[in-house]
Amino acid sequence: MSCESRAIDQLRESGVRLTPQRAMVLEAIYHSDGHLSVEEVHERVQQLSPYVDLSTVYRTVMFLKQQGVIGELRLDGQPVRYEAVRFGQEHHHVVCSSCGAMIDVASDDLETLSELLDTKYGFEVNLVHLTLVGQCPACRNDQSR
Amino acid sequence: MSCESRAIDQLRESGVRLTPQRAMVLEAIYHSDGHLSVEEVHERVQQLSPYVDLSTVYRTVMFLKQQGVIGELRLDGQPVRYEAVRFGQEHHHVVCSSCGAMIDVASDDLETLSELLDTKYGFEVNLVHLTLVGQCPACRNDQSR
DNA sequence: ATTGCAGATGCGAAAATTTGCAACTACGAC
DNA sequence: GTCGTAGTTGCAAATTTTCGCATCTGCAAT
Repeated sequence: MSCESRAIDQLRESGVRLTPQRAMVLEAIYHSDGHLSVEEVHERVQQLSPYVDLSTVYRTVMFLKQQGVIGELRLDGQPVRYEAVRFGQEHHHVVCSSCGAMIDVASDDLETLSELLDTKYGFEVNLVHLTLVGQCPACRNDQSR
Repeated sequence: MSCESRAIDQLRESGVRLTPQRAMVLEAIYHSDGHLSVEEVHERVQQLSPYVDLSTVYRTVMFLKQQGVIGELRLDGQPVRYEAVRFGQEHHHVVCSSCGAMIDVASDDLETLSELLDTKYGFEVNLVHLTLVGQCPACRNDQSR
């Protein structure tokens, strides 16, 4: 069983079409450890099937993101990147605006916020794969010198 | 005194250059009530000064966003939009993924999260103008029918 | 007021992303 | 299995966004 099989099940249950292209994009992203740009996803998918178009990759990552099985990482001055949203390892990112260091934040840490938005505004918020910007401990020290 | 004067002060204090182009982009965004796309900002700026280039507007909104005086609103299927971050009215957005309804969430509501990220990870996070996706009360009801 | 220069701008060109559309296909109904 | 169709895809073209670079300018120092 491949590591993206759970995501595939999730798509099946949502009643959306599971095309070979979608499966390949999913595979490329789930079998990568880091964050892939669209271009990198395209390269990897083309190794599996050479005629998959770049525009299909664009449409597919958008689709998979909306389905919640991949996450988008959008940092100023860098290409947009995508990563797997693995079951049980859902997380967010915090990036240091000074040095670029990035840490993962467990989804549970945003549970309080989620509850607040529910009780106060009635919104059921999908807190999936946020990217927050801030300053890491080291850069905070540097700055205060 | 114009409504963006406080933002201008903030830029001065940061020691960054205050060019006419930056002031005009700031003015266009602060004098608009809603959210403007880059194209719309460009149109308004050109009415003040016809030779301001579109690429300058792109660079300027990126800059002003990083300075924290304007906020970016990025919704799937819509052009990126920018709005003023007015002192004392800092807020975030929650958008309903079903009907598109959007509400503002006061910055204070994220105070707890901010403290958690500080104590747990040591990050001083800049919680400015986030956009969260979820479901509004009405659509939650519709769905459960 | 003048000077020096790091950083900003305008312009053209390149790169990234989206879109229109005819052909194709996953998948539910039979 | 076959059929029908709504939803996808590949391709080409349009559009949006970024970038390189020569020139220009805000502003701190004098």
